[in-house]
Amino acid sequence: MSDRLYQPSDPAAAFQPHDHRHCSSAALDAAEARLARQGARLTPVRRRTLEILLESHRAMGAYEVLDRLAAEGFGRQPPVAYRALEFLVSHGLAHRLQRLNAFAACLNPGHDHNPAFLICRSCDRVAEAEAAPVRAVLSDVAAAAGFRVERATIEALGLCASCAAEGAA
Amino acid sequence: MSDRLYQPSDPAAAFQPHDHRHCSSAALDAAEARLARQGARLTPVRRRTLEILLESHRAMGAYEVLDRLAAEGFGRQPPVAYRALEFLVSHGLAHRLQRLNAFAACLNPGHDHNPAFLICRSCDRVAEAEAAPVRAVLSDVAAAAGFRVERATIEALGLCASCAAEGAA
DNA sequence: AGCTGAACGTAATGCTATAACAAATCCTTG
DNA sequence: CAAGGATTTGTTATAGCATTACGTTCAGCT
Ligand SMILES: [Zn+2]
Ligand SMILES: [Zn+2]
Ligand SMILES: [Zn+2]
Ligand SMILES: [Zn+2]
Repeated sequence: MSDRLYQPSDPAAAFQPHDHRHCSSAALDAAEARLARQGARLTPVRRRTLEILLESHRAMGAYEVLDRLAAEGFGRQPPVAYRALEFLVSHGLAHRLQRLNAFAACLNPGHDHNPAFLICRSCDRVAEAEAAPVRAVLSDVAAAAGFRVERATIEALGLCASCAAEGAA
Repeated sequence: MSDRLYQPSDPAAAFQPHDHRHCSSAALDAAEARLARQGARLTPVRRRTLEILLESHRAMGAYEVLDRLAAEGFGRQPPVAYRALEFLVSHGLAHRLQRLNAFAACLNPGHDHNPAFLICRSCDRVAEAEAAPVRAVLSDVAAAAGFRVERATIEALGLCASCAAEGAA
């Protein structure tokens, strides 16, 4: 197992112009590789759901995904979307954003992680940031109160560099 | 204005046996004082809503609060609860927990703050922890990606000291 | 008393999520 | 290949969370 130090391709990429075709196909490839290792199946609905999430760096609501799936011939009932999304999340291929009640594709699915999320309030794009140092401090603060942290939600709302440069308030 | 350094009474109190009567009446007093300063009105529905939240250290869903209010002669439609809760939150007397879609009374309403929340998965109690150091690290991590954090949600799920001592898994 | 804006109440609706069950599909194993 | 079991997909129905719209009441002021 060569699980080397986590090296995100570029946490800020989501906010900058980039070769998104490459960006998303790399994520899809990594996802397939990961599922192969896990012995889980990337069925058509699941694959399509992941592709839909990967089209943008935004988070999408389950019903938004569902509309897309239904339009493409898949089932049109909520569980169709929720099941696919739940599968992706539980296999580390997507993340759920609590603040938004929405889902975003994971851009580093090869690595097991619970990132901190950076959500731009102007362009709605979402990026993943290294959460380890944040979690460490949080665990310390909690430990001072005798509390043992098992999972933590860390989601930041603010302004990305591109939007700030464009003079968004 | 003697807004001295923030000195939480005891962040872990929520998880420990304590004089809750004093605990909640102090919070209510502080809330009244704060609203007086702000020139906002603590009407009967609002006051009762705060009292209901203060009865326990758990977070309550809006409909749970609404049931209580309705049973006591207030309106029985969702906006009644949502408006009161929204008022409390926006005036710093209660917090909203994103993970739980629920609300909890603030225990230090005298001080303007966005705490980190510690949510015990065993007893469901919620405590507020000092978030400043956590936010500082988060801001740094975000800044490295060119992102400016404006607001952050920090919610930890885990096990409180009391539950851990009782041998909860 | 009369005006005005805040607060309250209700009806209606929309959005998010899950439970329960039936049909189809995959996968193993004899 | 056939039989059987587990997984996946689909549907119906329902639960849970939240807001819009609109009319009425009430505190505070002139
Ligand atoms: Zn991209
Ligand atoms: Zn942006
Ligand atoms: Zn207490
Ligand atoms: Zn506990």
